[in-house]
Amino acid sequence: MSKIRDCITRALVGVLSDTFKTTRESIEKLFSTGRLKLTPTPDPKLGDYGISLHILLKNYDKSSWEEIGLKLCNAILEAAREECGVEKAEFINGYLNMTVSHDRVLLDLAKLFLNNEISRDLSGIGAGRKVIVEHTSANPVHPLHIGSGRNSVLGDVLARLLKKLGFTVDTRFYVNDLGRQVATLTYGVQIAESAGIRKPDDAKIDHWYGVIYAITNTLIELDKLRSSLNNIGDSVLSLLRKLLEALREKSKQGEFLELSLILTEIQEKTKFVHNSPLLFKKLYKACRVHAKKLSEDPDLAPLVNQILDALGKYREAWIEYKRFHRAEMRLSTTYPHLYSSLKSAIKSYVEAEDSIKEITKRAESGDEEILSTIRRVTQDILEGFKSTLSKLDIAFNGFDFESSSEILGLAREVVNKISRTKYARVLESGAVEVDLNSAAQDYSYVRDLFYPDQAGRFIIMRSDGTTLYTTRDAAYTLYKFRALGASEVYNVIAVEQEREQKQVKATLYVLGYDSEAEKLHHFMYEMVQLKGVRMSGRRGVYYTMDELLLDMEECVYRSLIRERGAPAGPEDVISKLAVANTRSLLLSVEPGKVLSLDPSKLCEYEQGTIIEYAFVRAQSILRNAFNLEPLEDPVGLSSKIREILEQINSSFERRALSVEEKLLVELLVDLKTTLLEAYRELKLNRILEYAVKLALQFNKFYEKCPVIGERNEKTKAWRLLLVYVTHRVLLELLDVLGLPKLKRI
RNA sequence: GGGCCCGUCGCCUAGCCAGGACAGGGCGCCGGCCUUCUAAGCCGGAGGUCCCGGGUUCAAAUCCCGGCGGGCCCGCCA
Repeated sequence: MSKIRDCITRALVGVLSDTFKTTRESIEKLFSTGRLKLTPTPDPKLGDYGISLHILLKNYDKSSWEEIGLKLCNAILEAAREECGVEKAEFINGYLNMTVSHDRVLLDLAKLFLNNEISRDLSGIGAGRKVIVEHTSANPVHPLHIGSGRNSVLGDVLARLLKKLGFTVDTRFYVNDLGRQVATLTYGVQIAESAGIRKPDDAKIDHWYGVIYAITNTLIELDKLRSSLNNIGDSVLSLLRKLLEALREKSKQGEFLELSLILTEIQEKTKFVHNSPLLFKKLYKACRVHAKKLSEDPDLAPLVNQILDALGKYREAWIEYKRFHRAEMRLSTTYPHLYSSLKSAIKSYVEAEDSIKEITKRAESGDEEILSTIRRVTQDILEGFKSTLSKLDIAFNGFDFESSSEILGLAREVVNKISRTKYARVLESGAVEVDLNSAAQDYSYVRDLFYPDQAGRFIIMRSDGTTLYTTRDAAYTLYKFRALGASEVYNVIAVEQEREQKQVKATLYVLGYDSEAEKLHHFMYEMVQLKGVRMSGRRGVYYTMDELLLDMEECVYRSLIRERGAPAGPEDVISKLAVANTRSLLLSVEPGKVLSLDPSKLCEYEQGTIIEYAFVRAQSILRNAFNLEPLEDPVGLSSKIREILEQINSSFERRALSVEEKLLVELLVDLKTTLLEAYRELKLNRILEYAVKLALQFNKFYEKCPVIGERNEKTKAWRLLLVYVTHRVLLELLDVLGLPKLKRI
């Protein structure tokens, strides 16, 4: 690609400036601004590359276009035939189309792979610089679900890509063991354990803790919601009384007769056995119906608005309550013992939250007893994470704990340092707030970071002296640069945390760590949406990666039976294809866009299989041709290819490639740009798309162009070369995408 | 209330930043092709107001403005 395209572009600059009698500089400018661009043609019949010249031609009369075109064709052939391999040029409707000799391109590519120049070239970009990729970092309170899975796969592929580009990559998992979520789980675990509840032997550990967390949280939330429904209800009733009085006083009952009747009825009914949500619904309707007329009265209007406002809140809380209630039903039925012991221990949300706060506080102050419980639970869950991720071939260089003395020490340092700046102030409660708005006035970096939004303020230390996630995150970032020696850091974190990540950067910048702030990259990705399911870790509603992998295996198994009649083939093929499809699924959409998945159509995600299948096919051709195992004997393979190259070189014969062969060569050449673009724009889905495209094109080639059975020895040699390069490119892609390298299916 | 992102065949998605030739793929659907490198494949077909309306331009899915619809963020949560 780029080599040929660059070459032709360079030639075009000269040709165009001569023909249109302008300076080279002005043509170059048109190219650099993208006004002129050499692109692949939409149809191979038109040639390989084309360029729209309308921008230059619009000053000329249409009748002279043909003449100009002819001149251009001759000129470009002369300028680029030898140099760039342009063998044909045509002028059509203002487009200059060129056909390139692909045989030379293919020869070049084969040589590059044989001498490993491709890898050397790619690895020059990182040149050994150390980068940290932090990913997954899921709260250790429930198993990894499909959302965390997207994070894991994106992070893993980014790490693999960076490695391929020559960076020294350190992958880290940040363990949020000091947050409220872990404290809540710990609280639940303490209750369950003191009640003698044990994990069922066959339950996977992270899933078990996920249940404890969900039940604990659900019980607390339900009590909290009950109390807030009560409070809102009370205030609604007192507002209702006031409204009735007001109506009576103003003797406007006549005017609002119907409303008064309904209001009175509602008020009376509250004295009997009644259904609050239903009554309030009625009240809401009545107020809405008369809202317009009521709003005309300056005394009644504010009252009605308050009622409507309160009822809106009531409704919201009620919906939330129903959600948690449904979760409670499900959880209590499935885990009756665990549920009842937690239920009897969690008497009020106030008490529970106090206990949870206490756990956080003790943990942060280094209380060994509570820390050992937290560490035990966290470690267990992390083991669960590791076993899930290892199935997907994802591993970490290290785990960093929030509760570690290094990070807590740095967190204190951050608080102390920022407190000495003029951007921090101590609130009445004792909490410390950072005012980034005023920092934005002094630093354009901070202003630009949040632009066009306000930078805002945030709390960096609670009134009880404990730190917040953002504080510890800033500390962790310093840890990454200082202790881990990173020169660049990528945080693979969901978009929801965009603001928090900016706050971290701004904080570091204000503290004088400007280069660290600039070298901290937030690799944002959007959520995974399951069709028809509202996922919530807090309610224990999620599609876990463990389940997804199992479902995917079933899909693969079924299609094996469908296509072959029997699940033949090597043993681990099913699980490996499931892994390939799962990774592809999570990678298939641009990271910044929502990935919506219909679980009932899971089996339709087969991009992984498509790639694997092409890879296996390429191998089988090479295996049959050279009588060796391509993956096990790369040296033997190279020497065979070298023989073919010598054979081709000695005959000096040019070869016209078929359409299938040409299109395949075109794609093969794109490896480097694809990887670079994916890296530059952090659009990792491009790599997958490229791999799928390549696999599909290889299938077409495979169908049309026999290799082993080809009688003509020269044709066979060229095709073997093409298969070899395809095999090598696919190998690189599987590496970066983290897909298994299957030998046979 | 303020800010950000997204809207492309029945479904999913690429292209948009750097505007160009009939808007690419995949899934699903319909019709063909297995004695030849394993057909999880290949060939052909149907299917589109590129959310809507203006503007800029020789040229708009792409750029600008205004709507509509969906998601996310604005916690002493993480």
